[in-house]
Order: sequence, then C-alpha cells, then structure tokens
Amino acid sequence: MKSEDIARLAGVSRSTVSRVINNYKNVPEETRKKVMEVIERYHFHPNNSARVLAGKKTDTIGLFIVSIAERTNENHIYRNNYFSPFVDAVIDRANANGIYVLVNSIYTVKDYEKIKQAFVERRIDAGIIVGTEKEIDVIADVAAMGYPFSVIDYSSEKILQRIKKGRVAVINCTDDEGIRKVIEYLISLGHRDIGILSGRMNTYSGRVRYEAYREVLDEYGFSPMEEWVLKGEFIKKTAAQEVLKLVNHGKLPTALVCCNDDMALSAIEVLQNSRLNIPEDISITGFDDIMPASLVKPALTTVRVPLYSMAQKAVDEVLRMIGATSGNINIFNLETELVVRDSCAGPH
Amino acid sequence: MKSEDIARLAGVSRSTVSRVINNYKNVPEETRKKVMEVIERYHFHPNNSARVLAGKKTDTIGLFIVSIAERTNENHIYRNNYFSPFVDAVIDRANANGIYVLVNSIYTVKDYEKIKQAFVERRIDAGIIVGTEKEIDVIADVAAMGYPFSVIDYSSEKILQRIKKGRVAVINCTDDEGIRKVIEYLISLGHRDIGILSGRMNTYSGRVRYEAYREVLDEYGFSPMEEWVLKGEFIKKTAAQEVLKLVNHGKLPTALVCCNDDMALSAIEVLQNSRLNIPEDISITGFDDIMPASLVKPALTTVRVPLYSMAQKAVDEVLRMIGATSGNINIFNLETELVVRDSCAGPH
DNA sequence: AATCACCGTGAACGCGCGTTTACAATTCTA
DNA sequence: TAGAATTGTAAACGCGCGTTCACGGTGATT
Repeated sequence: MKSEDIARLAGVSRSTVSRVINNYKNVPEETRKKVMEVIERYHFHPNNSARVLAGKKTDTIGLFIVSIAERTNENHIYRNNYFSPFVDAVIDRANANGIYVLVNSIYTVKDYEKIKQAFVERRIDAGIIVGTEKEIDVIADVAAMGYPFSVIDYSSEKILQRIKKGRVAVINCTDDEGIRKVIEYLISLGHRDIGILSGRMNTYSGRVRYEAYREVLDEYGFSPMEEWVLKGEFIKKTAAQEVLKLVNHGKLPTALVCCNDDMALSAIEVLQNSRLNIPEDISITGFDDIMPASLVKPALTTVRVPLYSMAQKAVDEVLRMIGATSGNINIFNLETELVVRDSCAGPH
Repeated sequence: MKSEDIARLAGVSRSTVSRVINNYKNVPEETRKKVMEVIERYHFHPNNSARVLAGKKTDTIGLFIVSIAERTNENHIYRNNYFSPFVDAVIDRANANGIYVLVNSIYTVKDYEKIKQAFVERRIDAGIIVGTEKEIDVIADVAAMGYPFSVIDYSSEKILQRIKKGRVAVINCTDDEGIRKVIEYLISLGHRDIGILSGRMNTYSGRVRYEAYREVLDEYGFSPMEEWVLKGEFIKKTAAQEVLKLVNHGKLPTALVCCNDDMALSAIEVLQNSRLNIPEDISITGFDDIMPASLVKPALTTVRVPLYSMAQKAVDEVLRMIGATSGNINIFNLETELVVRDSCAGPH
C-alpha cells in the first residue's frame, strides 16, 4: 500500500495525496475529506524512509549514554543503572510527542563516532547526550554541522569554549548548591569534622561536587584532615575500600559527605560492619536520591537530583530546537533539593 | 558526501562503489582497495533511508514496553522501573551486534497500533515486545505479516493458540519453579502456615506464580486460610493496604510469599511498623531480585529472575530469525534461582 | 466579450542507493 | 587467429514520497 494506490482509490493524483498528508492549505475541504477517508480505511502510513529521503524529518531523536562502565556478559549483574530512569523519562516524553527514540550505549572511544553517524547516516532530527566530556570533539563536530542536541552533565564552560555557535542545550542540576545545602545542614547539627567520599574527577558532577565541598568548608573556616578526603570514584567497591582504610587507620570525622548514593550505601554497610552506629557514631549523606536510598536502614539523607525533569527538559529543548532554524547555546541548571531522612544526627 | 562523490574521487562508477560496500565478489582487489581508501578517508556512510528504500535491512529492531502504569508528569517519581535493566540489556546486546534499537513505551490501548506501525512504516527488522497479553491481536497481525519478534512474559499456550506460523520466540523464566523452590525452602524451615501476596492476574507471571503457590501447597497437603491470600496487584501501595488489613484483623501466617520484591519490601515496612520482627515473627520472601532486595534490613530472601539473560536471549533469537527466511515458534523458559538471605527463619 | 488574477491539480524531477542489463575489455579455447 | 567464455564497468531504472512548475479552469474586472 503506497500513496499511489491511495491516489487511485481516491480518484486524485499522488501529489494531492501528498498535499493532504502534509497539510497543505490549497486543497479544498471536499477533496481532503475524500482522500482522508481512503487513508483511514486502508490504514495507510507513508513509508518513512521515502519521506526522509525526500527531505522530511525522521521524527526520531537519538539518545546516547556514554558510559565508562565495562560491558559485561555476566548473567545477572547490577549494572550502574543510575541513568535508567533518565532513559525511561526521555522515551516517555518523546513518545508523548510522537517522536521515536533511538537509544545507544557507548562504551569505547572508538564508538564515539556513532553519535555523529546517527545524525549523518540515520538522519535523526536531534540528539540527547549523557556524556563524560571525553567525546567533546565529536559533539563539537555535530554542532558545527548544525544539528541540534542537548548534553547532560557537561561543563557549560567547556562547551562554550569549544562550541561557538549551534543549537545546543546544556542541562545540569545545581550540584554545587546541593553540596552546600547538605554541608550547611550538617553544620547546623553541630558538625565541624566533615569528610568527603568523592566521585570521578573526570566527570563534571564529580568535579563540581568536590569543589563545592572544599569551597563551602573554606567559607565556614573548617579545614578537613587530609585523610578525610576519600576518593571513591562513584563506585561502590572503591568507596568500600576507602572507607575501610579510614576506619582501620584514621581518626574518623563526625560526618561523611558522599558524592553519590551508591557510595553512601556502601559506606554505611562498611561502617555498620565495623560496629559503628549511624547516625550516632557518624553521620552519612548521599547524593542523587536513587530508589534504595529511602529503603535502607537508616534511611539515607541525601540530595535529590531532578533526573526526571532534566530528561523532560532535554527532550523539550531538543524539540524546540528542531523547529528553530538557527539558535544558540542555552544553559539550564535545575534545582537540587535536600532530602532529610535518618542518617544524620548531631556529633557525639 | 554521497556514493556518487566517492565514485568520482576513486575514479570509478557509482555502481562499483555500491558493489564494494555490499561485498560483491566480482570486483578486482585493486579496485576494491582504491574505493575503500576513499571511503575511509572521507568517513563515508551510505544514507540509511536510501538503502532501506532500495530494499535493504534497517539494522534496527524495535523494543516495546507495554505498560499498565500511568504516564505521569510528576517531577520526581519512582516509576515501576522493573524493566529498566531489561531495556539496558537489550540495547547493549543489540549495539554490540551493530544493531540500533528503537524504544517505545506504550501506555494505552490506542497505541498498540504503534507496534505494527514500527514494522510497516519504519521498516524495523524485528521487534521485542514486553507485554501484558492484551495486545495479542496486534502481535498476531505482525506475525501474520511475516515479521519476526520475541515476546516476553506471554503465555506460550496463548501464543500457540493464536499464532499458527511465523518467526516468533516466546521468552519467559520458570516462574512456577521459582515459587516451588521458595515454598519448599519455607517448608524445610518448618512452615506450614504460608500466605501469599499475589500479583496482577491479567499478567502471565502474575497468574503462573499464584497458581504455582496453590499447586505446591496442595501437593504438600497444606491449605492456607482464605485471609492469607492477599491481592497485591504487584503494586507497593496495594500490597501495603492488604498487609495492613491482615495485621489488623486476621491471624497471621508464619510466612508470606510475595509475588514480587516491590510488594515484599512494602510488606516488610508495614510489618515492622506494626512492631513485628522479621524473620522472627514472620518470614517474608520476594520474587525478581531487584537491586534494593539485598540492601534492606533484613536482606530479602527472594527468587532471582534472569532478566539480563532473557534480554540477551530475546536479542539473539531476533537476530537469528532476521537471517532466517522462514521459521516457527520457539519457546524458552530460563531458569530462576532461589537466593537465600535474611528474611526467613523457622516459625516461632 | 476579452483580459486578468487566482486557485486546484497533475506531470515531472529529485532525494541516495541497490540492482539489473548491456556493453567493453580481457582471457581462454579450437 | 577467429571466436567463445569470462570478467569488469557504466548506464539506466526503480524504491516511495515531497515539491516545483506549468497548465487548465473558474470567476471577477475592464
């Protein structure tokens, strides 16, 4: 069933069918109705590839999750699925607008090219890239070619420095404000000895959260001991090792700010195994507010990242930019929120 | 940059370029090499739409998550993301084979058509459908049109009854065996009064798990009290209501088998809030082994669903079927596994 | 009645590539 | 050496649809 068949059945030319489908104004109501009836009756949908080839949009956006994680073949492993809710939200939002989503997991440097390919070869209308800042060259290329996209967890400075013009939305949350809120909360409880379990310094949020920690403590005139600055790399395993080292060899801080929830949960486990009580012996805070955060005992006090809103914003901006012929670089920092639960108390 | 440009740059005709790209044998090694060099140098990739239009595969599969959940606009909500790891795994496996994945969330009956559309209009090579059995009509249509696909969480009987021929893979896990294992484990601990918190009866796994519960208890000659059969609908909220009702008005069983982990976690919370100790006062088991299961206190004894393997199988089968010109209906039931943790003990 | 402006429509071309066909160039057979 | 068999290549057509352009028809204006 192609448009030619519809034309014949409706007694018009193929051009007219095309005009009806694409909502041209210069087709009389009667003709339009007649054609529409045939289209409905035969459930006709124009072939997408042909439309695209003839210059139309694909109504498809690409979602690229650039991950540092290893691909694994293990049967059942808890992958770092931090971004899963983000993926879900993007798909929902796009589908609600009649847009398809082509999802790509990207693991290796070699595959960065796939981002560009998706634009050139598959003609996606726009992209949403959750990255590690390492694929910035490809991103810059894409922008230079005039394709619109949203990037998540990228330094806006780096983007602005690298990309001069194009249709780009940089979407982050106020990581620094989140850390500020959590530390000021701890200080309000009476804490002064505040440690940190930091994330990956080669990610944007990893750096921002760490730097905010130093800045806020500085501002209040507290300087943490060197051994309270733990490098957790955002990973449970590494975090556990660092915390264990601290427990065995160091003087404990009265509070430990963790740069994500995964590490906070890991820290809690290690500390509890070492016969320490939380929050009595040491207060723990997380970041992200992933699902298990509210389920563990004690429930984790953390900073909520508006991942769902960020996904919606990413889609909305991308759809807006598809419509615009030109544009510039817009930056959005969505608000983080302190979620107080049970993992913090005043220092002993 | 199109194939014509490559042809000119390589000093051959466009047909020769096409033959090189599509690995025809009747092109001399020297010519092939020359063309390949130009292709490499200019990072040429044939336009996908044009290829498809000319009759090639799209190298794209569709992933359809048909959900009963409501679409929501709330800022930050913990959606039922049970299938998120499945989505991740499908994308990984497909990408590893150079296949793109078009993901669709389907919420309303009206949108069931989108499954068929994706095949007809977007020319996806195959589909993977996680369904609710309600869209069986559309599925049957797709099979009748000769398109290959995998379905997850579908009764193979229903499929076989409805679909006579086509390239179809039905992929499930041994839900019944899982329930058997968990109940026999409880019995081995000394339990006889075993209740159930059931799931949705209009889903395949919901029915199978419930029926297995009745069957196994029957087999051992234990008949549960009517009030121990709780209808949880797979949902935390409903589960909490049911458990609360039981606590307030009924005689408690010594063990409660929950048909998914979400409900088990909810049950634990309600019971603990009612000053009951787990597992001392009542044993709880779950199903699925979602991430939080191992993190809560007490850690949840549950049945592990090999979601990751199921996703891989779904992709592998679909890729195999794309290659095959004809085929029939294959059924796979992947093994579930009992994971013993801390939420069960002998009855008091 | 003749001219003009306007509107609806169909023919024709192009999108980029796969594939068939026909033809030229080469090698092999008698 | 003439003819046949084989090989490499280019030209031409088709995939299904969007869009331009030119044509014919209508009603209004002079």
